[in-house]
Amino acid sequence: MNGRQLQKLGVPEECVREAITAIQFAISSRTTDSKQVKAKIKEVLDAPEAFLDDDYFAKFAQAIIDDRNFVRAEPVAYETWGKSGIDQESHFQMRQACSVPVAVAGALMPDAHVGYGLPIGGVLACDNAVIPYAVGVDIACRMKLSVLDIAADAIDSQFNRFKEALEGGTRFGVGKEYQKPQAHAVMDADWSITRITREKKDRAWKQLGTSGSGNHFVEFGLLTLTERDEELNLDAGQYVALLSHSGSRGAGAAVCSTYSAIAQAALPKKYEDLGRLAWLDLESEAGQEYWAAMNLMGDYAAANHDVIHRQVSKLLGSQIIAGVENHHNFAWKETHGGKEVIVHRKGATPAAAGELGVIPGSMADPAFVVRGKGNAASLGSASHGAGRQMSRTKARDKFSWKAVKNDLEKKGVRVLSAGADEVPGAYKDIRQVMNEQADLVDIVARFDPRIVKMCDDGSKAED
DNA sequence: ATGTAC
Repeated sequence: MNGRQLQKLGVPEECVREAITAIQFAISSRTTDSKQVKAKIKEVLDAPEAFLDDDYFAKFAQAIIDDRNFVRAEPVAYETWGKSGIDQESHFQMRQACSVPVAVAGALMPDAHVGYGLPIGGVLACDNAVIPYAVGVDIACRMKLSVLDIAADAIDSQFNRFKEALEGGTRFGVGKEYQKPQAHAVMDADWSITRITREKKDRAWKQLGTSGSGNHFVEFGLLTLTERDEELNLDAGQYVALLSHSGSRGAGAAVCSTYSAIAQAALPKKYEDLGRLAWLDLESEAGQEYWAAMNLMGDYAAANHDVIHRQVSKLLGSQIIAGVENHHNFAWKETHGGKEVIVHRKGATPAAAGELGVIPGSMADPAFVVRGKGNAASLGSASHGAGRQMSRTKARDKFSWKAVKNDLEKKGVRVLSAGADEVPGAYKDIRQVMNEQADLVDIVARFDPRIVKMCDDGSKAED
């Protein structure tokens, strides 16, 4: 039988080669003659599971099972928050992601915008599989807020003290590292779990305590609670707080690209267009390696913030009295709808019932400490920020520091350094975004930025 | 978001 005849019998194109190999093998072993071949193929197509232990047709049967698992006529339905602010391209990406054969549920947060593979602000649950690009390049990118034992008025009256703490307590820039690595227990963890984490360990060590670039920042601001929060152990009032946004730096990016390349190479031909949505079966060796490396990057990113907060608060001469932190680029094993699934949150804040998190706005707009409501349709998630209103390039064209200076001054925000593509006007209105996700999180406290440091893009924030 | 360069 040739390939065309096999396909006429119902053998998918992707499985024709396995069918021919099986037939040749069976005939050469004289267990099947050419007359029986057609019937045999039909039997396997009817119930491939029954042939998984067959001496000759097992591989063909497995190929049929795998192929059927890949077929999905319609993308999984997903709910969208803040519909009006989300562009069509993000929806296209989300539909693509929800068409991946391992996808079981999804949701789109109100700050969603286009990203690699899954949109940023995308939540995707998969069955026993993980998609490196649905976690994101900056694995375990996260927020950390520390409340300090300093009187609120000091932030204005002792500006230089705060400025020096921010400037001395971390470093910005692509590839930025310390010559003398900072100490942290995370470097005692086993980095030899995968080749890439082993190779990147020294670099990661030198990058401990750094902030990277893009939308990453460290800032001082005023945290306002309108009522006491028992969990935070803070009374109503105003506090000085340190807020940072950073991730797993070069090491995390290397883990993402390494394992997405492995996943893409393993994609069946008919799914090659999925590209950066390539998944890894969690039972596979590569899947287990990615999972272990991703979790190490989670610990590393948390340690990175630890070091930043340790250094900044030490330079400031202050103690940390309370805090909130969370990843927003990560995947978790969770139970939804009674089934264990892998939930990817890429630029989305975990918001299970009662779970605390931090959602930043922009350099001149408030961040919010939130408590999740465990909304099932969002898979227990919320936005990770206000979301961009325009691309970085467009923002650089449209805004200059001169143009935003008044706005920043009026709001009492002092920017030590930043890129013009990060000005407030490049972002959506965080208050509107919070309104759009009022069914996802409760607001616990408001953080108003006062002194901000981001990666300098060469254009002067002071001018 | 990162950092390298078939």
